[in-house]
Amino acid sequence: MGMTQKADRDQIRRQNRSVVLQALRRNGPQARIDLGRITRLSPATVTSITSDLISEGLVAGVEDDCQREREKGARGRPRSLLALHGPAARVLAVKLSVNTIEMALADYAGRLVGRDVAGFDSTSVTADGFSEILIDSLRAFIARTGGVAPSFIALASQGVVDDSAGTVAWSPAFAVRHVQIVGPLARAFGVPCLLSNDTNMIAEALHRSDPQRYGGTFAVLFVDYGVGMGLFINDRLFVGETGAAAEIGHANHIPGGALCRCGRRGCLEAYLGDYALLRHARGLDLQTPPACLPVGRETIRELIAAARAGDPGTLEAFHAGGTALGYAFARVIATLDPRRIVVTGAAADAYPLMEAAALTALEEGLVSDLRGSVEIEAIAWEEDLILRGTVARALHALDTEVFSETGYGNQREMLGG
Amino acid sequence: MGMTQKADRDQIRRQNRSVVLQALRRNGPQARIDLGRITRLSPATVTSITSDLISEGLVAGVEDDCQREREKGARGRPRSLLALHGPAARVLAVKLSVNTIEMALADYAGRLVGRDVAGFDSTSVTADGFSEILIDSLRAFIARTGGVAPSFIALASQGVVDDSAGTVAWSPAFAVRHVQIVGPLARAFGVPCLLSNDTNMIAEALHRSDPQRYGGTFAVLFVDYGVGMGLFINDRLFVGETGAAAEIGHANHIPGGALCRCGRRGCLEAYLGDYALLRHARGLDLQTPPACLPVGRETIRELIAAARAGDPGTLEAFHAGGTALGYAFARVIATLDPRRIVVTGAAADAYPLMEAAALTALEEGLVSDLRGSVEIEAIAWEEDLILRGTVARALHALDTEVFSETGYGNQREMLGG
DNA sequence: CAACTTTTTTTCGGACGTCGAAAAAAATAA
DNA sequence: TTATTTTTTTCGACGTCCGAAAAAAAGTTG
Repeated sequence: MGMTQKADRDQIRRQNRSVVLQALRRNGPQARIDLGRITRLSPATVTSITSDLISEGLVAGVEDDCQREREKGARGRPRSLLALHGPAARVLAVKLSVNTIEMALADYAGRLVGRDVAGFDSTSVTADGFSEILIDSLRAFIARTGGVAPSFIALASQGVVDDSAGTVAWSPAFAVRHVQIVGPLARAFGVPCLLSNDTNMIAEALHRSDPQRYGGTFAVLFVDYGVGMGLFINDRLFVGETGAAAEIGHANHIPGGALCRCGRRGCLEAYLGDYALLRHARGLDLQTPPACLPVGRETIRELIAAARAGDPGTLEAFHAGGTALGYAFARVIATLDPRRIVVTGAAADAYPLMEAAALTALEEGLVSDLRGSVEIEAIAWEEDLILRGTVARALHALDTEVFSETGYGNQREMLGG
Repeated sequence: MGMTQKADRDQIRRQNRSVVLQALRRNGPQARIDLGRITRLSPATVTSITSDLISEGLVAGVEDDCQREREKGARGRPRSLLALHGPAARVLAVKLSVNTIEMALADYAGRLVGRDVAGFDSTSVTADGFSEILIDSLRAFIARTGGVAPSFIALASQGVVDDSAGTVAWSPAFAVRHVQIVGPLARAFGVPCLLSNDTNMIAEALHRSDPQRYGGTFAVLFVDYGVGMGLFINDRLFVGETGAAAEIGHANHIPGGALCRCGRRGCLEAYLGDYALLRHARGLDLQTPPACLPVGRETIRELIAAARAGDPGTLEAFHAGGTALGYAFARVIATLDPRRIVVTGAAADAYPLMEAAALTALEEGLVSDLRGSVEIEAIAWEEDLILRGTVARALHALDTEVFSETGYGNQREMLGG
């Protein structure tokens, strides 16, 4: 607690195994000599570690491209490429949202083995009962994709997640609170199980896709039907003490301001959520209850179209949303001094409509000396980003926590190596 | 970048040396057997490491209390206590504020060797010129306290610090910006040099005083003439990408709100700073320029006295300040989900006057599900906390970064062992 | 086509750090 | 003086990394 832990011999090997696995995951198939350059381990050590990993079935040689890649006239012994061995393990990634369980299965090499969607009734499930529905859906999905048991399960859910309890504390996906997830799943499948906020998984996906650009300390603002935030701090996903960090949607923007879905006044979401934009666009009072507004999947797209067509009320709504967004930038920067802020989500396509107001608000909300050299960037929203991030996180957990453990040899057959 | 680093043998020894040094620093003089229990290292390893440290002059045996401590009737070979050896090194801690350079010198065992205050003219120093004044003051101070050169210098400054540049970007302590500190000092004294925000050093002091209580992720809100924040994330001081994290004083509280010293409207400080409280207590308009208000060292104390005497305007000012504080709590909790928030500073004595408003605001500003199990605590302000934290940080840096390096034997004489 | 060059991979021996077990040391108790 | 207890040190074993040398696997050259 607080003090650095002691180190011992085993730890060295664990860490270096993990470093080699991560190097292969990040850079694709590599020759041993290049693994040495990437990891700064000596060639001798690379040979030692990779021969362990090969005999454990986690890594395998690639015969395929060996000669094709070779430049003409290259002399010397040709490099033999090593790659993560797909069949070594499978990971199951799950995304929970309203009425929907989205599932993806990937092998250890990161190839997608299958994906599917199951439905459930968000309004009727109970806190204890949902896990059975979930387990059944996952079992059926696994059976359909070959019946190979996963080695790791990672889940992403809308709403507020309680890390230590392994529950969804509060979410639009469930009418009830404290929905049990991790415990029942880990028992049912007998494998490690990780539950996260969905927006965090966007940050994870970005980080894995380009660790240089999306690294250090950066924030993702997810502007969609609601507003979420994903946070990387010092190159690691940050979830806070209970897993509820980065819940900026219901952080206050203006004390006593617009009425929010959560019943409070002035939340950021009450200016940026789908219902908030619609409410403003229609010229309704800011205290109009969100439940009175007809929002759906199409809402945001329709609003963007209306604004592009020049509808003044809708433009004004995006302007107000942009102002709220800009103050959110200012507060995040003042608190965390990040390297980058990424805006995405269904409403990210509308960022050009909000940008001017957002930058003005940022200037009004933060002394310029504090703005550091932060870059603000809107990226087009892809629905798959969340599930991709969840897969990436599961694979990373295998690399660093499961397969870093030395002596995985016996389990090879079980996993289908 | 992003990927975990490789580990090797040297690193093990470095880490374990550092773990032993930290165990001695945190728990005071210890026998080898107890060091083994604390660090989870084997007795054999403890002997090996401590004998190195002793021969390098970093640790020394304590003959003194050996027998006094012994319980009557205790059998067996008596434990021989080891302690950090004071003369092994000295650290210099410096606090920069308006017109004032506060200095403290401590030995490696953490004992205060001397302290002093020097003055300078905040309004007239230049960005490049201040370092000379600083170096002269420090040289004179070192000469007065025995002339032993320090092994490490840590500085804390009011305002915004730029970590990578080693400058004070912007501060009430200087009329100019980007005041050079680290570079000139490191060159002049030839030792490592660390510059921090002063509020961060409060967090550091609390963490070192009780790592259990002030650990994990926690925030310190420093309410004084202005408002600052210090942040610990995952047991480590967090300063952001450029060192400007946790600058909550000029984060926006209410868009377009009260006029702040920085020229913007609605900053948290414009409701909680000394001038803000005074402005409100006197019933002045919120747009009254802060420069028009006669604030000084006594202001806060006088306001507290007036409020305790029942002055309605002053009570109302603290109420408004409390509301701003409560919204600040809400925003920090929503962003970081900390274990604890500590309120301190000259205005901390007034926390009872603000608490009711703060808790109401917290409730209005944050869904209860997000409140987690955060504890909010006001602690009485001690002026020395900042300098104590700066000393602690310097010593910790020696333990983990300088003396963890194996083979310090040759330098012993230089350092005065 | 055999000898040489180049590059990658493996093997070997040395160094070093941790650990468990045994020995040594330093006290009290009998 | 001898036994007991507790702490500290010593010793040998084991594991890991590394540098150097050897082996392997190609292309190049005469």
